[in-house]
Amino acid sequence: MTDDTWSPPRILLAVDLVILTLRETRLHVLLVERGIDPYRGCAALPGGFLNNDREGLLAAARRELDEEADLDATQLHLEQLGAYGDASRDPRGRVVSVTYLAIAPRLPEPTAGTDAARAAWRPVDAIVSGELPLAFDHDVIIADGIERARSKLEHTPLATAFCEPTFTISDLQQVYEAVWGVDLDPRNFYRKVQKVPDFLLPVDSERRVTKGRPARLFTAGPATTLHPPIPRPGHTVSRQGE
Amino acid sequence: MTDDTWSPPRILLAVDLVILTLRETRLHVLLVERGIDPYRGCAALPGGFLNNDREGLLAAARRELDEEADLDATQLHLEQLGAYGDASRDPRGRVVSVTYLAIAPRLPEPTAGTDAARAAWRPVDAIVSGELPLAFDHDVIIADGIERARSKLEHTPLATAFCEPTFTISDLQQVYEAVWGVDLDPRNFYRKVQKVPDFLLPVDSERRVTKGRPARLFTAGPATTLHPPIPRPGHTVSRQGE
DNA sequence: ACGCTTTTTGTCACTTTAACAAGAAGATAC
DNA sequence: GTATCTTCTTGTTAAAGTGACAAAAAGCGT
Repeated sequence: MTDDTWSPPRILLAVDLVILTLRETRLHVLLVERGIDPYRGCAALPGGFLNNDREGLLAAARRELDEEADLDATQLHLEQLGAYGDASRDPRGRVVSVTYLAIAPRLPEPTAGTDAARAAWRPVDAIVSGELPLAFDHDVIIADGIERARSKLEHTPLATAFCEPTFTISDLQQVYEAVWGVDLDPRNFYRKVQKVPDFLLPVDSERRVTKGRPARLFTAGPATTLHPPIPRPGHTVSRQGE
Repeated sequence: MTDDTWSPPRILLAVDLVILTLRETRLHVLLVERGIDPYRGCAALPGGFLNNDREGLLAAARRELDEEADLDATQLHLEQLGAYGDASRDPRGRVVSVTYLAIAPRLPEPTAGTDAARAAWRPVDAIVSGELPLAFDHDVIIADGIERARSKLEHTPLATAFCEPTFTISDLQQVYEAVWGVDLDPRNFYRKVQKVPDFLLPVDSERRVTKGRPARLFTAGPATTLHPPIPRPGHTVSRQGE
């Protein structure tokens, strides 16, 4: 079947990043404007090819995060999303893209004067609705990234990655509301998240003030999974009667 | 930074499969004995390189499933697990492996006389405990695959992929017990899975008989996620009192 | 018919949840 | 300085869900 002289095809390997953040209570993703063909001038995910054949995938993701978004990977949540390798996804030839999902706390506009100058935060609604066309299959990748984030909010402390090192419970609630696109009762949310062991650690004697009563501050605890989980509402629970 | 003549490195791209099934109430994974160096004679995941640069990743996974395991991909659950691309994982050079998780119903030993002859089902315990050494980083990949399956059992109808087209609720319970490594109460399990909308569809007027009372048969329903989920026990829920 | 096994239905104390009321702690207006 | 506004925090309560176990049902073998 496979004769001994056959040698497997060599592939171009790209790393692309879905970087999510919250801005004004809405979920945003970082996009760059492509400077070269194909899809020149089109919006696309930040990313690029491996630097050399010694660079690991995660290392490449961290490098792109720094180069294209001016973000420090050691401060962010960064996890692999998946590999996208349809034969026809890139007109230049066979490119397989390994994608990573990054979560960043509230951030200013990408710094001008850096390589990140071409980058801008875009509300995700505009992308999933198809208003803003994207290069390659990047719309699918973003949709997968959002779904990953939505799902992990239920069972992991991922929401804290959207927050500053210390945060209030209503900060956290805004994350859940923005990512899930729902409204939650602040009073039940307040107790529910605190009841999860090792999810939140209180930062004693610190309070943040805005308008109303000052709120307690918390830090992310050591939990890696939430027990019990924070269930996503509306997601059709059991109907009774009918 | 990147000068115009620079061209990105070309990479060897492999596809590897974690194929799980239940045999005698224990979880097994399909392994092959490597016929070539490196790791000749060592146990490894079935897999191989892309056939040509027109073959999609999923297509390659399906092909390997057929060639190396003699399994029909259209009958199986098959999903991407992840990309493994540490620079040092393959001594031959830079190989990035895109892995897939497949779930198969109870199956006979791999058919002799086919390309799958070198393949054999191995209990996963022997692998996670390190008794049975594996080629490359395949032990890590298997561990990730098992964890994926364990987790998806809670929130998706994945367990039905371990079963025949029609199955009883205690068949289903055996899947949960084997994959999670726990004991479940048959009576509570019986009602819990039936309460989840669209998880199980009863097959009327059919019953399977073994020893005791004949059991109702079911088919997998249209649900893609389970609401409410089937929670994994022991996983440290809230402690009260203390 | 009797006992054996497995499936299916019942029951009940207990916990968790959602919905809403109300109190607490500041800032601001008057 | 007191009233009012806002937001955070604690209480309360009816309803729903959960886990543990009893018991009935439906076959098979003797």
